[in-house]
Amino acid sequence: MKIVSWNINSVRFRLEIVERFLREAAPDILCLQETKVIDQDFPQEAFRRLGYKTIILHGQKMHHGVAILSRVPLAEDDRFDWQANREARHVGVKLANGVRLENVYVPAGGDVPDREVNAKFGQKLDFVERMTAWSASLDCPTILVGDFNIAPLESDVWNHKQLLNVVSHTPIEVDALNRLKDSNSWVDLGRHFYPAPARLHTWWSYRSPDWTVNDRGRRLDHMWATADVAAAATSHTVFEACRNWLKPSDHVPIMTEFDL
Amino acid sequence: MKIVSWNINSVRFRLEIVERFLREAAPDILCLQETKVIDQDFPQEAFRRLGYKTIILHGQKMHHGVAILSRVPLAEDDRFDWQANREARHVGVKLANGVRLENVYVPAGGDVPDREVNAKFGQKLDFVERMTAWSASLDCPTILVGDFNIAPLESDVWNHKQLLNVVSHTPIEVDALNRLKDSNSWVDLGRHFYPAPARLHTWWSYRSPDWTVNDRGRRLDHMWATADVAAAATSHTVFEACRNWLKPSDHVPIMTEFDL
DNA sequence: GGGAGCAGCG
DNA sequence: CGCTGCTCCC
Repeated sequence: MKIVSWNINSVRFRLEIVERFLREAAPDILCLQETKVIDQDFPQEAFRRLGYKTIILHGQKMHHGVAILSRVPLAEDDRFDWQANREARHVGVKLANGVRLENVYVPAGGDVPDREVNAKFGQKLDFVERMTAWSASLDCPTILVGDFNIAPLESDVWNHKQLLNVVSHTPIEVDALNRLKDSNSWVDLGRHFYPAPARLHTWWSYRSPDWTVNDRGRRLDHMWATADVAAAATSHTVFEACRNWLKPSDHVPIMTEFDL
Repeated sequence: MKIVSWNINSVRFRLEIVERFLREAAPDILCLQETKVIDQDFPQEAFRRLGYKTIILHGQKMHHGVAILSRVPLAEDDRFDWQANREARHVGVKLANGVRLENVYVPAGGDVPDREVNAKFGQKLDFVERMTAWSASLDCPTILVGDFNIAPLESDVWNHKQLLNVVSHTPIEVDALNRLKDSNSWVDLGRHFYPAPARLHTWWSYRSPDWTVNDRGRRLDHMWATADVAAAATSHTVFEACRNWLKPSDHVPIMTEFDL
């Protein structure tokens, strides 16, 4: 069972590279974030043609939006709105084997890492805190994936010291993410297979065109699993090459294979 | 000597099809309208690579904009602003043999064919009137090309009766264009080679996707020459096929070959 | 229908 | 940098 998470930064604008990725990596399930499309305009046909006939959507106009596409059966889909602000940032399903798969797009948090002067930073911290309460209450083997917009470890960013005050790597965000992680038996699958201090990045800003030269990446995308499910994980792949495809997302897909 | 006129509807967005056209039709001179780019952003390099090393520009931000690209020498370029409103609608040059080439983009004229309720319609009529005064004063063998935004003859439109009150084919516009034509020894080269009532169209609206089925075209683009130059014209071609190319302009290129 | 610029967001 | 959706224009 191969499960992928990818912040696609508009699924309509990026349709060709998603199709290419599905043909090449052939995951069973694809979790997307930042689809940026309302459900009725989601390009379902393209995915159906490639065998992904189960399509679970939680989209909205313009921003955010998540989706789960699958070629295996899914059930019990739900959509949480932890902040009750109608932002489409979560969609979850249950796999046939009873494992739940939760797909989340954590708020980016704005530019200034201070909740007094930047409401978006506060919203991000609140979001993770509410996720933490939810996580603590889970009673089911679970895989949690998505764009968490936080790079917790020193080796998750291209330069730890230079990013200590940059949103995504500030101690306050890292602490919040660690509390989320400690709220259940979560295993960070990326670091399970590539322990720190190995370099592990999933995002490179559009703003440095020579991203491959400077390699100023961050690990913003994550796949976690409760210990029971994590024990079945057999490999993890970060598809860095996708950052160089035509019209790329600034995020690359990450995939975990499970012996489920 | 092969001279082409083409309303390209953004030369930057349409660069690939212009390059393809130049490779296939290989004109000596290409007159463009609606380049939609300021001179400093004009994609000169692409044209230089194809041998069009003489590039005469009259562009502006956002709208309008004309250009003459040539692989033969040009001189004495000028830019008229008949309405003194800073709209970039004309650029002219002199060929080595002394013939002048004038490239014009006549205002479209808005939707309502009434100068009292639609100032743009008045602007269009005024523009043609001022061109007429200019035309009457010419003392040089001249080729006049461009998007005139008027289809004068019944066979210049897909349905004469249905367009009698549609801007581009109203009697008041046709009268104005006929006065322009009569102000000098102009020969309408399109009709010289394909006399009415032959169907002759150069524009098909984007709004009817099945343009090729309904064929609701109009002849808005023209090449005229004073009688002395017209006598040297040997053929005229309307490149209808370009309307089916990828990311097409709504206008197609027209070409006259001269034995000059 | 489909260009261009712009604001908003990341 | 670059995506969406808006307005303007043809």
